[in-house]
Formats: sequence, structure tokens, C-alpha cells
Amino acid sequence: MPNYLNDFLAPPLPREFYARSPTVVAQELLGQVLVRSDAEGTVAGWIVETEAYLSENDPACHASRGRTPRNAAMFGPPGHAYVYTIHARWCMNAVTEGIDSGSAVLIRALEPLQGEEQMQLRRRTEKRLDLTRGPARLCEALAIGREFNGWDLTRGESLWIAAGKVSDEPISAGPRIGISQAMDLPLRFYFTGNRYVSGRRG
DNA sequence: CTACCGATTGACT
DNA sequence: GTCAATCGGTAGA
Repeated sequence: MPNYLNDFLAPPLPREFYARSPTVVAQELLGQVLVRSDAEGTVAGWIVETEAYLSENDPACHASRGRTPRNAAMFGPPGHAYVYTIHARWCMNAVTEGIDSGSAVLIRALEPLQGEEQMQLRRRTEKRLDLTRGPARLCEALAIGREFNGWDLTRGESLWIAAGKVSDEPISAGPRIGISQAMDLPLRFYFTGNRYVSGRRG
């Protein structure tokens, strides 16, 4: 596996990166690096799976029935985090497009790059495949909770996304996982064959 | 206030 | 493969 460690010194992705359609951002986030830094050290992973949630004609999007206290971050600036709970677990998105768009990209899986010991402690398992494979698992491994809802991911503090190496990994697309509406839209993107992609078959 | 439910996960057959 | 624990958000009485 390539050595990505020096890449953490790369600046965070700029706001313009996020100020585009969620479908484009979701695909271009593949191969970037999600970084979490705190007093316990720096933990990071390579983004290998994402899902786009659209501002228009997407009943599966949390913003589709209007603004509520829960989804308010989705109507804020691009490049900020939208962190929500589902089944008593946290999941993280990056907000896309512009103010009031109500669109975002869900980070669904990472391949661990740094800080595996810290991830193991937080996840209470030593199994590498279980550390960051799934949207709630990666949030637990990176200690991402409600305090990061609305967090500016372009500041490069505590939680941000840094540029990864240019990758020519093939990308697959398919229906999003876990939704009961708009299942016909191929808005889930992942590196084909990567073992850290979520789903019951891995 | 109550009732319902979900962009999930882990345990189990 | 199946199943349910879990709990904050949301809508409605």
C-alpha cells in the first residue's frame, strides 16, 4: 500500500471543491483522506465509499421535506459537516452546492491509514475490516459526534478532508444503501473491489 | 406528552 | 441468510 502519511500535511480541500453538485463531489471524494486530530493523536482514513443526497427530486434526502432543527446544517455553507444520528449511531456528511441547497455527500467507508490503535480502542475490536467499514463505524473510530454537526471542514482543525494521492482506481455506482425511497437512483459510489466498502458482502 | 421510525450494526441460525 | 437493540428526531394529540 502506498505511504500516505505525508499527505496529511496537505491543506484541506477548499470550499470550491464542495460547491458543486453532490453527484460530482461524491465521486471526487473517493481517494481523499478524512482526518481527525485531537489530544489523543491523529487518525485518518482513505475515503472508499460515498453517497450523494440531492437537493431536488430525492425523497431519500433528509432535506427533502424541508428544513428542521436536525437537518439545518444541510442548508448551511458547503464544506461544512452534517452529522446526524440513525439507530442511535452517528453518521457524517459533507454539505455540497450553496447556502440553502439541502444537498450533501454521506461518507460511507474508509480504509484505515493512520491511528489504527486508537480506532481499535474506540471500536472495541482489533479486526481491521470492522474499524471503518460503514458510516457509523467510521464515525466511532474517528470520534465524530454531534459536536461536529456544522463543523467547517475547510479549516484544517480537528476534523477535515485532505487531498489524497491521485488515484486511477475504478469506480462503481449503484443504489444507495438502507433507503426505502428513490432506490432507482445510482448515487452510491465506491472503489470497485475495495475490501473496506460497506455492505453485507463487503 | 406519546408513538413511531430510521442514510445501522452486531449477534445469531 | 435472519432479527432486533437502540434513541434522538419528528409529527401529532
